[in-house]
Amino acid sequence: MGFKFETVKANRISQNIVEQIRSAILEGELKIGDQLPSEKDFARHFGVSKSSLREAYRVLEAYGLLEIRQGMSGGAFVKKVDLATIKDSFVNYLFFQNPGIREYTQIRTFIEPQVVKICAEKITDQDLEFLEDNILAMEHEPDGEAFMSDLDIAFHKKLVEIAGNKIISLIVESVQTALINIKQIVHTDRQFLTAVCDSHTKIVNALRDRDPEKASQAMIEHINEVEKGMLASKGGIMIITENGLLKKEQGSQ
Amino acid sequence: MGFKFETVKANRISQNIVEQIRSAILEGELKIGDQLPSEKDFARHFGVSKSSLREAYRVLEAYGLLEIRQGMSGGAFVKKVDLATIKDSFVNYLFFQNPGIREYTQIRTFIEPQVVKICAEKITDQDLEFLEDNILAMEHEPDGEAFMSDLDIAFHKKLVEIAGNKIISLIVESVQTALINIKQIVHTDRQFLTAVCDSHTKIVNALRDRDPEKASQAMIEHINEVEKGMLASKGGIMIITENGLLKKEQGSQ
DNA sequence: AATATTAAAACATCCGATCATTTAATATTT
DNA sequence: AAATATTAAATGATCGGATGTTTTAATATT
Repeated sequence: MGFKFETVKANRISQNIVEQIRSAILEGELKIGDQLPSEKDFARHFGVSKSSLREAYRVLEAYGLLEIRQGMSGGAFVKKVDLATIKDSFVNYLFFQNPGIREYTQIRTFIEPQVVKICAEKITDQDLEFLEDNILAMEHEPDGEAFMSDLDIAFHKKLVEIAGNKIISLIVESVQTALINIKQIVHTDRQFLTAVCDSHTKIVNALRDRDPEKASQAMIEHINEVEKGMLASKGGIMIITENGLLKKEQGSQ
Repeated sequence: MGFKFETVKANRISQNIVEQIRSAILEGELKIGDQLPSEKDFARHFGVSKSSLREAYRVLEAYGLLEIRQGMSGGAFVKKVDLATIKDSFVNYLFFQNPGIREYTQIRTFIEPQVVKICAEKITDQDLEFLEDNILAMEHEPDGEAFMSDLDIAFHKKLVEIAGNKIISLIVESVQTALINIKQIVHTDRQFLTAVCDSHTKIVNALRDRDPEKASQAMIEHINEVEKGMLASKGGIMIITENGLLKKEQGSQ
């Protein structure tokens, strides 16, 4: 009989409670802001010890589904899972998968050129202003010290926001976060920064013209350019070391 | 002074420990399979109570970073975060974002057509055989009872695996899982199933010819077709209700 | 009315006891 | 000697209660 039985893990009390509460949330019984009973009351309700219930609350908090507050009108409250939670999850997962820079670039080239195509049709003058300001800020970044990444992230984040697809926003931001957190590569040399500003400008120009194809092309070139910069140590790449310091790695030239 | 201070949440002991251990893993100090000290020992080492350390272990387990086993040679072991963990995270997050079907389709049309382009260049005869078997199995699915989704998921999963980008695999599978778990739409009518088999066949044929453009086109048509099927209740869509039963929702015609 | 104090609710932490599970070591049987 | 059964030890799981800390509501004071 070609049957496979999976090992049944002993039901842990806390896990059982976690699943019950998570289901209640995902099925709409519990709404954002709803308060769950206090540890003492809920433990009694489930007929378990306080510690077991506490562990369940901790796990649900780790999932981002609960917020737990101390104090008089404190307690456990249902919370909208925030982006940071899933970003962390992304980082945790991809850390072990350890994809190459090439894989990060590839997913970006799959998504972002198409994102700007949509942007070209939906973008408002206000959005354009935001993007222009972003580029200006990047151009005036002081050398070395500052990290381009914050402004760069903001630029791409704005674009996916304009495109208006919540799933795509999630993905683009998560991929970017994982890239930075895991590969820990941050460019700081002026030459590279200028190149980024230039390609950002090209993208914005295409968007101002409401030209989807031109915007898409500019984005493709931009991503490939950035990849090249990331792969080549030549020119100087700053790597964040374990103890938080910066190390300049010289290319083999 | 245009400064914004974020509220500092009181450092919880368990959270502090969680961060320390997570950092140790993400910085490579702890490797997969490494065993952490027993609750008793580690609690003493940190100078905290056993319960605080237990809560930290629970959270890390929730992150998918630890596996905790009971028994004589049990304990806490560093584990590779598995796909299920991040899929759950995806579901939790997207449940609250609640994107429309359209958004799910859009991200698929951004990624999967390009995935099959790559497949067309890398696919092996063995892969083709797998995909053909998958289609055959789907064609022979009994009516009603069976869910197309398992085989459908397997089909698309195989494709992204062939493409060989771990990030894209993660994304495609997570999006699919979220779609099924949150929108809870599963097609069971024979007509729809046949249509899916047909478009899958078209894709495989294009892949057998190693024709990227044809494969991409077939995939685009397939995704749009599926979307149409999902949006139109006409023809019968099965919806899993809260209590696990199936409800047939008739379209407004 | 503003401020300071007090009280209460709820989580945070700690402790230690007991139960359950798993595996290693040992004893027994064949 | 090998297979099997028993026992023991390590470790997590659960429990319950004691105490500390934080936050807010209620009260008292100025």
